[in-house]
Amino acid sequence: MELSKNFQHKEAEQKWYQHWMDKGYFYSTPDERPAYTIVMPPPNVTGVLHMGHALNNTVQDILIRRAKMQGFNTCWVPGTDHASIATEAKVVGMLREKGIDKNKLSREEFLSYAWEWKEKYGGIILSQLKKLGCALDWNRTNFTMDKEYYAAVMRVFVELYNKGYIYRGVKMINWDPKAKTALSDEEVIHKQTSSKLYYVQYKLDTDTEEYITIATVRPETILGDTAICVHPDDPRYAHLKGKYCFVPLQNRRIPIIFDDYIDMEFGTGALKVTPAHDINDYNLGLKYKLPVIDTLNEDGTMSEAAGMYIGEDRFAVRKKIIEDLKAAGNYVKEEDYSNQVGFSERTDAVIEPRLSMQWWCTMSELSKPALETVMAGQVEFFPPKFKNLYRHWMENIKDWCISRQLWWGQRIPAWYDADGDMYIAENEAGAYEQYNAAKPGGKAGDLRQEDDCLDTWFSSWLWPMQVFGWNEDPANKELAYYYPTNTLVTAPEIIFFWVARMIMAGEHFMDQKPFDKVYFTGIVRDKQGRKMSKSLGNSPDLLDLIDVHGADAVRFSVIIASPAGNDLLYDESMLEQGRNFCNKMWNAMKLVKMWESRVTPGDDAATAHFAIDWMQQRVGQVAATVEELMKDFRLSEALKNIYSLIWDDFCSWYLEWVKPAPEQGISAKVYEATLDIYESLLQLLHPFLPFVTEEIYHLLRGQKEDLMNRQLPDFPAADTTVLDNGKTVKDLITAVRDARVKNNLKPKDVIRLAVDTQNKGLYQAAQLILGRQINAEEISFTAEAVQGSISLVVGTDKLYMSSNVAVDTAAQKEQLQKDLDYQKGFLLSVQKKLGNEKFVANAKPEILAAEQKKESDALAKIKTIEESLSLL
RNA sequence: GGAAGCAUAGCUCAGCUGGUUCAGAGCAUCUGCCUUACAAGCAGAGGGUCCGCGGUUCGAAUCCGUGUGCUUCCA
Repeated sequence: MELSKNFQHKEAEQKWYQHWMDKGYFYSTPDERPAYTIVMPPPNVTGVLHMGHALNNTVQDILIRRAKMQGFNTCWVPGTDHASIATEAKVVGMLREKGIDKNKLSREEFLSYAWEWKEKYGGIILSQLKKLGCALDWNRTNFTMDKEYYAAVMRVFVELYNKGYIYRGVKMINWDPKAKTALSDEEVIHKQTSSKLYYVQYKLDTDTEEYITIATVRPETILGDTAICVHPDDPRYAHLKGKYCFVPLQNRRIPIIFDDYIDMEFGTGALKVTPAHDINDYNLGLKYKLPVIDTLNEDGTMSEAAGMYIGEDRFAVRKKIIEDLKAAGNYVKEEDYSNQVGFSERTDAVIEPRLSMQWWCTMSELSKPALETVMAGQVEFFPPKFKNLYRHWMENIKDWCISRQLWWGQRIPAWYDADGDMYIAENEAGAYEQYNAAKPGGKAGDLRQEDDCLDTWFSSWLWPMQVFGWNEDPANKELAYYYPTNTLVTAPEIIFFWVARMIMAGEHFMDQKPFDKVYFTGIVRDKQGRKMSKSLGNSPDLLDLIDVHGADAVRFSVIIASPAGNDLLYDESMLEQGRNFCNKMWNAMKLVKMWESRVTPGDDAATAHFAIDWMQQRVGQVAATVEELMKDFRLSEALKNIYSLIWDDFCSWYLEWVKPAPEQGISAKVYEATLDIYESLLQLLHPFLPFVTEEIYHLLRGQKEDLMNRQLPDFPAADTTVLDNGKTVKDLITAVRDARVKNNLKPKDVIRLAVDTQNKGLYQAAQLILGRQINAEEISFTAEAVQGSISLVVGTDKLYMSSNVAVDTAAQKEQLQKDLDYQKGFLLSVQKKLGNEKFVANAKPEILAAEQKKESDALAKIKTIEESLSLL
């Protein structure tokens, strides 16, 4: 078969993913093996694959594939989240394009459009994950609005309500006037904004023409003012105790109140109090029993209660009212002012603090066991620094606003009768049961269901339990087998939204944590350090990247750049490195395949054993390192180790060492050993780069079994002698090559090497290797200097290199002198250390021994170099 | 205003519990090679007061304090 010049990723990706699917490798059912389970953080059903997903899911895939090779029954559950606000916004947008106004639709009509949209476009991201190679159990795909899932959310709501955790209450909430819904604090992004600070004077209710001046950035809220507040210790306003003033333009009479909440330094030291539109003012209002005038409609226009500018947008009114205040003589001045303004994460609209009736969930009880679980280390965080963050949040937790003024989502299961009495039940029938019991004689149609939906996180916090059918049967076999899941891989930005709440739900409803470990990946940033996000549009198109460079290259690039828990600046050069790596392995495979027809029976190449022994040891050594690194989720380092094992040790050294001379045969023993080694390398790498490894694995020796399923062997403990010998030979080769370059010897110029060494055995064992790697026609032993040669010192061995090219003694002398100076300096520092009594007394024995060895090595080396020098 | 993190080669970053596997990787740079697997490659090389200052220690890139600069989170 003709092998292509390079690895052809497209065909391989297509072929192997389909093959793995056909073989059912991704599917899991409980059996006698231990389970290794991951539930995927469900992406937004409207989502498309971006860098963050690529990183997150590659990490999970690596964990899953590796666990599978270690004998676990692996189960990775995919799914999507209904993402109420984002999805509803998408559907509204789609309807608008069709010329349909959402407000003219009934709830049912709207929902049928939404479902239609979801079936058509939703979950594109899941198919994109297949392109990445993700070993997901597609039979278990979940959606947070599935029928069973919906029922689970209802049950949880009712249960928490009955326990008294859920209540209704008017509170100041973050209002998104564009989406017309409440947002949680976490969904509000505060940005530094340049605003204006307007100074406005209010006429006092006195006989004289006297004013009090306030400063505000939101002059349109003046219409909702119900007091002016000053500091009790402020001498400027002491005379105003018990006085009143008039709201400009409206001449509404409001009191002047005194509270030490006021910052005397800010503005004029006098604060206008608008309880309906500012949280602090709201609290003042409660304290002084001020009336509340809500001047805003839900779409951000002025309300009837404002009395003026009714129906006009708040920002238009801000400009207008300033003009009117000027005309009325209340305007004093304005200044530039920089402040934090909240924006909606979803719609980017300016958030208005607004009083509103919402549904709340009390967190104080739920959070206790969830905090304890993490603090006690039953749920482990990687990196551990997030533990502090978690504790801080959990100890200061506020109630959770769980209602959203949307249609897309789980509708709150509360029904009201004509008297306004409320019935909470998992479904309508249950509500009627309660209603009929309370008020006999009622009839169908009497009850009206709550319009609001539940926050999406109120469904996704059940994810790890509900994907295994918790609600249908909490004692079911699958839940028992897969739960608690092993590892959650997610982004630190949703530690509160999601991670904390899942732990709460797990502890509360199952009395069991949802996962053992949480690995927080870094945030993917662009070259300028900005977070990659859809709204910035600075994430490259993943499907394009995969198409052009290959899924393996993409996986390589995100992992290699992503040390445990640190952010990564994404750089496309990483992509090239990954692609080149695939080609390197492809070419190594081609080289080995070329030997196939030249295999001769038996085992004649004794020197090749030097290479084989060394390489086998290296594989075992790296396998052990990788195992350690994986335990701490140090994936980038694990990959780096494997990368350099394959590229440097295997391709650059090992293959050159066992490579038969042109036209020569290779013994069956060496050939088979090489294939075995290559296969174990592919296996180590497979979880990281599944496609290229599976492809090469099959081509190498026509394997029928699949690499994905191959079990990792136990590697024997490393033999340090073998490893040291290999390193010495590598050092020798490098030193001679360096000397060749420095002496202007072309690669083709043949040399003769004479060696003065105590370690002849090593040279004999590696003789053929050495000879070929440094292009020496002869390697001999000598006890004295060889005249007219280039001498160099490696370790304590003296090498004399002769060739037909004239030798530059001056350059050589310089080189040796440089070495000598370095060694002498080094010796001095070591001796200083050893001469220090405190060091000798305090240092650990192995450190001391190491220093002593350094000393003797350095002494021997200096002697050798001096001898060589004296001969020049 | 409160809290956390970061500062190491020209660039992007590794360096876990203090001691030649401690100054390292990739990219970039320089030199020489189209050597029959790979020029998307091979063989070599250069390059860093480990942000400043102080402390702990026999010993600090590593631990502590402090200053500076940057980033993020919370209010």
